[in-house]
Amino acid sequence: MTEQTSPRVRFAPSPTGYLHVGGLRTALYNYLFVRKAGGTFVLRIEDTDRTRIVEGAVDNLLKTLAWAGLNFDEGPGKGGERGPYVQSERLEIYRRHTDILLSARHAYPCFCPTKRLDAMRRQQEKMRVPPKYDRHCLRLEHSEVARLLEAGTPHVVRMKVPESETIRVPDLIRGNVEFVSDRLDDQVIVKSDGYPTYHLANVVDDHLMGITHVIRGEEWLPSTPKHLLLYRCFGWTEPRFAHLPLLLNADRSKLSKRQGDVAVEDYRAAGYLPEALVNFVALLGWNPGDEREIFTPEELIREFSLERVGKSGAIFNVEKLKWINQQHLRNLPVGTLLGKVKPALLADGIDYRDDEYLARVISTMKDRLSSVGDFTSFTIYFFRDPGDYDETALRKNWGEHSGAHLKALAGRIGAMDEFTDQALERTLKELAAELKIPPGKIIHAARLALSGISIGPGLYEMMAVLGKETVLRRLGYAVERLG
RNA sequence: GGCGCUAUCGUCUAACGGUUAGGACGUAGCCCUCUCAAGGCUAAAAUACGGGUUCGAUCCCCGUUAGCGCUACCA
Repeated sequence: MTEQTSPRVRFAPSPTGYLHVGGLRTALYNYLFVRKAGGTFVLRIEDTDRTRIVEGAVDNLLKTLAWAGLNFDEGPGKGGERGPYVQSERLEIYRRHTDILLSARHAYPCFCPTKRLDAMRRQQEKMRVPPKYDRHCLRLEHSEVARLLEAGTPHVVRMKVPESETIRVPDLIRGNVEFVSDRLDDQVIVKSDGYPTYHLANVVDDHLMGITHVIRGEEWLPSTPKHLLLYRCFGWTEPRFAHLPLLLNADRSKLSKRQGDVAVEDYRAAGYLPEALVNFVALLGWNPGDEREIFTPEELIREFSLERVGKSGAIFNVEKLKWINQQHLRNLPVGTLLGKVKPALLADGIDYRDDEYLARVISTMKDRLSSVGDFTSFTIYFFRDPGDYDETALRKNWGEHSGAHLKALAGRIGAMDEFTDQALERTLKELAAELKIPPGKIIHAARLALSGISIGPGLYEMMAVLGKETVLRRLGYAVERLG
């Protein structure tokens, strides 16, 4: 076996309207593998099912991949030597290759109407035998075939699967997997509308595009022997295969819509960082062999290897994603975070005053933030006076004398020159000592008055960020409202 | 039904025949403390089952069970 010096891989999604997180992981593993090896990453659009074309899907796919940072080297909009990279633009190529198979008798036209096939399948299911095409049209006389073709009879093309052969699929992740050819159906490779099915288009394109490693989801493993057969029919050397374990719903079924968000776009909209989503998804089926869990994209490229990809499916666990996102978030410089948070605030209709103020809010809240999407609700009191006070907090932290305490506090604060958290702490503690009460009494009431809720950063820090004017206004408002 | 894949804490996983089966998320408790979705510590929590092979099996083999995938003129 000759080792490829420069591998070429591809990600070949169908344009269904959005990028599935399972697709993201497949794309990611291809990307990591080939970037580490210094090879070429090809993007190919598999749009041979005309009934499922979704407008704008390719654009959206491109955008989403770019957001995730998975840049490809050849593909739609990018060009390359082996294009076109959209299957619907390669019909002539498939036609040529179908003719090759047809004349070598590795494939044959099939004129069976759907009605007949359905009836046959129902019958086979009733008889409890594996549903398989009965080769009715393979037994047609040549003259009859010619006549039907001549008459323009609608037909498909099927591949002729050899009998009693054991087909070994060497898989980089699963080892050798063996299939008996008798179990394989005479797969349709060209539909009656003239478009190829996945099996034909995929094999032809992978070969023509010089793909060396096919890294794809496990759902393709059962059809790989058919693909191998096609490579053989054409006399082509086959690529290496790596079938990735599936991403699962919480109930362990294949990850699907209906059970939560599966579109990468959803996570993007929810405010997750692309590098966090990528980090998380990388860990679903792969690990570095030690206990590190937080990786930048560059580190992932350095560490990744197919050898450390597992075999069993993994449930997509949003809780862990949140944690990973938080880790990435806190590693971000304030300036970078500012750029991400600003549009979110604006979209929520928040006037964030100015960048300098926002930067101060970010630095005090950074370590507690789990996603950019949560930023507004999490920091709202930095931008708006609290409307209502949290009821539980009110009951717990607002006492008979709280109003008087805050009034006194406001008096002291009003007299302060230097408005820093240290000075604020001193002021508040002095007041508490004079009133002969624990500082906590004032602190809790003040927190409630200033933020309306009972969670947040340290009170002194919070006051310093809010500024004297705001603090006094809110204290006064609380005294007035709550007595 | 047939074919295939898979099987370690609830979840993601480590342990490439010898470990008190490790880590992380989540959960619970404690600590810090003015609160918390922050930080620190601790705890509960797993080798699906049955046979082999071996001095010794999470690990290798066989079977069972379970889950999933495929079984389209979808990919």
